[in-house]
Amino acid sequence: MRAVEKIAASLRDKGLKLTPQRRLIIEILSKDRSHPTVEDVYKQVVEVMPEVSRTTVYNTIREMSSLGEIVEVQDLSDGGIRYDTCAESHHHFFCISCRTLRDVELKMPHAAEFSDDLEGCEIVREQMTIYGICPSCRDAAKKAGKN
Amino acid sequence: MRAVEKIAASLRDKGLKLTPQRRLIIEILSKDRSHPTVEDVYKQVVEVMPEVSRTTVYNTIREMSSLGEIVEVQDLSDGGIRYDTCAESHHHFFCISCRTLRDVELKMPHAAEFSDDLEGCEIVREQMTIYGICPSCRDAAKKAGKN
DNA sequence: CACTACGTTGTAATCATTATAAATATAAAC
DNA sequence: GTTTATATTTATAATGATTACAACGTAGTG
Repeated sequence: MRAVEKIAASLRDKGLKLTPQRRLIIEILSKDRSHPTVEDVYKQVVEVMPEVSRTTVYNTIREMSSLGEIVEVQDLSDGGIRYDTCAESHHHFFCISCRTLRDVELKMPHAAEFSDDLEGCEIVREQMTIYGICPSCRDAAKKAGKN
Repeated sequence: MRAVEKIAASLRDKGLKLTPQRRLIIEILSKDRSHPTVEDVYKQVVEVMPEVSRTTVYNTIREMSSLGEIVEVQDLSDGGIRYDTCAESHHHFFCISCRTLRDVELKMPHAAEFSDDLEGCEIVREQMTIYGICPSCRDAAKKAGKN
């Protein structure tokens, strides 16, 4: 539960309080590697604390997002913004067929090395999203194509 | 107006019709490099053809998107999904302070060269989004920080 | 001129998100 | 351990983006 402590400390730094609701939301977010929407998180929250409101989940996630503790990931326009704890920087592969998003580890040099357009910019984060067809969808398409 | 012709051809291939409304929407989208939302496009459309409905703009953009002629770009959670004609592949810089998105040219090797996680995937597109603070916001912050 | 298929329009419905205001819980000071 | 000031939660209502739907329009075919 390292991540939770880190985020809790960050909250305190800003004079914000660590309530049971927030603690739970943070725990869920840092365990869930599936890039959940707010609604996904809410569903998990109410399993443990049924009386928590959606608003609290929205507020908490928004606050942590503005604190930089979690990040929004590419919206796939399937119901809501998705979030990701950014503990370790990583990138994403999105299958345009089954519409799933999965993590990809890329040992890649920094973008600034490949561009003059970033002169004078302070770079905080780099996020690559690779779009394509995952192996299982590809196999399915191949099979279907044999008709 | 090369892009318009290309998209028009793509429509015909699928048995879809090139109506005046669609032509206009395509023209506007391929000229506008500001990653407009549907609403942005709609506003430009009605300046030329005031009777066009939002629904048509939504439908057309959705169709072109599923045709792969335009792509959604990273949602900044400021009102709506943003679109981009993908004529030339390019990447984005997003200023987390002024919340603007601008194009960046990156002469970068393909992601697949840096990862084993993409084994068996058919890659269609790679989209890098760089988050940070643009030069003008940075200067503004520096000035403000002198107090 | 009908027939057919696709497009468009306007309206209503849906879904995600944010605003508001009253009630409550928290951390720190006493 | 109260008290106090402030932050937080809650429920509800409002907003904004997007989609569903049904009626009307258009173009091409026989």
